[in-house]
Amino acid sequence: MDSINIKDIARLCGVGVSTVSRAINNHPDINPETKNMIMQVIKENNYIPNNSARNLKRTDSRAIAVLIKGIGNPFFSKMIRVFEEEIQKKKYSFILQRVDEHEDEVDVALELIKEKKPRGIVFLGGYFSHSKEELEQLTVPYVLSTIGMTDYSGELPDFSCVSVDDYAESYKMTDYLCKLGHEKILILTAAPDDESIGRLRLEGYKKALADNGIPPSLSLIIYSEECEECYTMDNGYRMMDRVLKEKRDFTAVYAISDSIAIGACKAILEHGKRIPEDYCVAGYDGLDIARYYNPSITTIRQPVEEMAKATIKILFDVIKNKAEHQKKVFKAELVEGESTRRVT
Amino acid sequence: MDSINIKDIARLCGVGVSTVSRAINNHPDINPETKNMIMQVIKENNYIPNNSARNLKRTDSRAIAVLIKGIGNPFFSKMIRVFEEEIQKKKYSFILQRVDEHEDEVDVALELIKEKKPRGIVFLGGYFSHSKEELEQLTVPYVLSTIGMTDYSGELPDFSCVSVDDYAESYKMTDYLCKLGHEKILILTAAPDDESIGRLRLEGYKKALADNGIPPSLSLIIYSEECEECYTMDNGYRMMDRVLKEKRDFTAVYAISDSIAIGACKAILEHGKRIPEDYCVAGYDGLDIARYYNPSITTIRQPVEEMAKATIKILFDVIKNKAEHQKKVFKAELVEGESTRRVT
DNA sequence: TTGTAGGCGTTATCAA
DNA sequence: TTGATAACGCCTACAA
Repeated sequence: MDSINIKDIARLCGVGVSTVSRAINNHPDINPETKNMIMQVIKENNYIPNNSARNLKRTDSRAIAVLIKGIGNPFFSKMIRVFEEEIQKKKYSFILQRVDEHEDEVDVALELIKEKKPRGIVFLGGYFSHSKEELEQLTVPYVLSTIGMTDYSGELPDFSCVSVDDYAESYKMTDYLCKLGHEKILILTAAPDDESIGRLRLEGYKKALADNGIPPSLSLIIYSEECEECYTMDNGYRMMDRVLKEKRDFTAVYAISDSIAIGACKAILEHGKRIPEDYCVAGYDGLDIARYYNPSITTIRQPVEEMAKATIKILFDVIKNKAEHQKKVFKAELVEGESTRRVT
Repeated sequence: MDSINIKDIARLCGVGVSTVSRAINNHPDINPETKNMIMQVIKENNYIPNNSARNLKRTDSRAIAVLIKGIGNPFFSKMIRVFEEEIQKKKYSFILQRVDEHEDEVDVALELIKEKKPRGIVFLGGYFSHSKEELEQLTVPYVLSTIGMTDYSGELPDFSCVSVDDYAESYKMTDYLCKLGHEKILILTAAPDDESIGRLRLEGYKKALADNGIPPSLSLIIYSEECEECYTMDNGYRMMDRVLKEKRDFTAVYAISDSIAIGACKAILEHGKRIPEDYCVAGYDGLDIARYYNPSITTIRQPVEEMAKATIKILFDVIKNKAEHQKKVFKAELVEGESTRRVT
């Protein structure tokens, strides 16, 4: 890299490097004229400061890092937008870091902390179950946002989280279907070994059935065969198609994500059945597509925007020592679509 | 940051820092026993090398950077997955960098080059119209992947690109609708000042109409009112709703993206009309949802996976001096869905 | 208001 | 196979 650096600029301007540095970083104690002159030269020479060198030296980064596992999840798209807005409002910069499905998010965070020295971290997506010891290495305040996690109720590590109560909301949806008169409710859920939201939503479903006096039926619990891509339309289609070929008996389908629900709808329709007349379908998440699908899908709408805002607010409160870490649970809304109806 | 560094490790191991460095970086000339011992100590002390320092010093990064404008575009999700796979196969690491809608992707690239020294860059999304001068600063080989761009045919800068011919494919779809007997084809397109794929697809539409002897009608060209989020379902819904309230005369709707098409479908259905009996609808992109929607949407399926693979292949060919830069244009496939039909 | 010099944590060079 | 040391490009005391 024979590229231009701060020293070159200093030489070109006939000033010291620190003066150039001051110009770049909007330091107060610098002569405006000098500054303008320097900025001019910088522009003319297309000088770009090296971030690695800056990060290396700096202690103060004024940045928030968002680590996201499962980019491409449409549910996160909106959150990211809000994160960016809110973070910009605070005059912080926004570092978005993708975490691979097989990667350990805490490892990634640890690396990032050293590299970029963010003031705070948001974990989005994935499942959070790390040893207290591992978590203690996270020297930067962090918030878990809409993320499944193990129960740290024993001695809880020091972090915040923002989420909905997947168990309760899933209960709500199942209960809603029961109250509509459904007694044979099929659930399309994650893989059997899922320990995250998949399990929570399944448990909520079971409890609601029990409370409505409906005996559980193993043949109505459809587990995903794969772990990786289990919340997709493709997977929903495959699961539903399989079920329909087996001619099981049910009147409603509850899919633990809207994407799964849509795949399921298509399978039902392709089998020549109608929704909601032959089968009712319900989803979970409240994606835009749930509203735009035909029929629109009854779903649990998570208050994405408020959750994202709360995430950032809490994080900044902690950063600025305005408040302690907190666990915030949002209420989701059951949105009735055209995909469900009362049965006798 | 009173965190542990390479010197501490060296001291703890009773070796020099360079030996530790060799251990970390899998250098060949190091005693395996020494190496094991060092790695052991590193693990025990949770030592994580500082990437900023590494990047600062290193010349050889073995990384490919993908710059993406419009993360959250479902069309890109698949591409990213393929990029990651292909890049990993080559034992390179994968840097995903988001570019804000208002940011200049070349500026971001320039900064990234200094910071991380990637061996190659992929630009994904957005619109590419930069001065030759600006482009020349890009000292790293790059590929434009599915990205709209100005015509550099004069003196073309030295880069590759991979895309479909938006003009031709749009022509194909419009021509298809014409051949089905449609003469009044409404197009839902981008904002009037769009210079990117929006314009190309519109031009393809116009040409196809002309070639089919259909006089152009301004009242059938519906421009998006906003630029930002114009390829969304929301926008499609709004545009179509507006049109339907105005009771214009048409038999088919061609939306320049599947998302717009879906929003449009919903609006049509909510107005009590049927698809394809009352209005036919066609989209563009070939998203999964086009297949899963009800009715499934006739669309132009871009060969996402092949395009992504080609992008990486070309990039590596250039990096390894195996080949010159090239412009590769893929053929897209018109997928017939249930949303269109022949009219008399 | 400005310049000089030292150090951030690492890798590369060179000598041992 | 190792170790000392000089960069990498920048920021920040401290001195001027």
